[in-house]
Amino acid sequence: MTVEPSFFSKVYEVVRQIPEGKVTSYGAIAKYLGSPQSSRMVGWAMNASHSLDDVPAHRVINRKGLLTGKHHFGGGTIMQQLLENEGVHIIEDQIQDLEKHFWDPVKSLEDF
DNA sequence: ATTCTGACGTGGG
DNA sequence: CCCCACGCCAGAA
Repeated sequence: MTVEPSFFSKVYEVVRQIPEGKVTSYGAIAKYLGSPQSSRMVGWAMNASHSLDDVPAHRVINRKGLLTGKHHFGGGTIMQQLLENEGVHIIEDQIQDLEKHFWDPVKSLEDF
């Protein structure tokens, strides 16, 4: 019996494809998964991503480019540090040049 | 079974 | 851009 990849698993795969110095939004991932309105579930999946080392959740932010999930990285500026380390400029938990660093799975993995 | 919450997004004002 | 309200699905209590 075929085990369909759960919503969670798909999210992890996509996030894993995110190149360094790039960021994406929950909605973009949700849309790629076929449920553009289930953006919340993407965030929810990320919540479980803490058990995974291959899921750079720090590269996933909301559509505003705000590090909404930074509190889940330890409560400090961990998330910001990680992104800046990859060349992403961040001010006040807000990503600068979001469009420039934005990585859309639908565009990059459209045939994936 | 119900109820609530949640790292969001969209639409209207 | 801001603010408010609704929807969306999955999991926990």
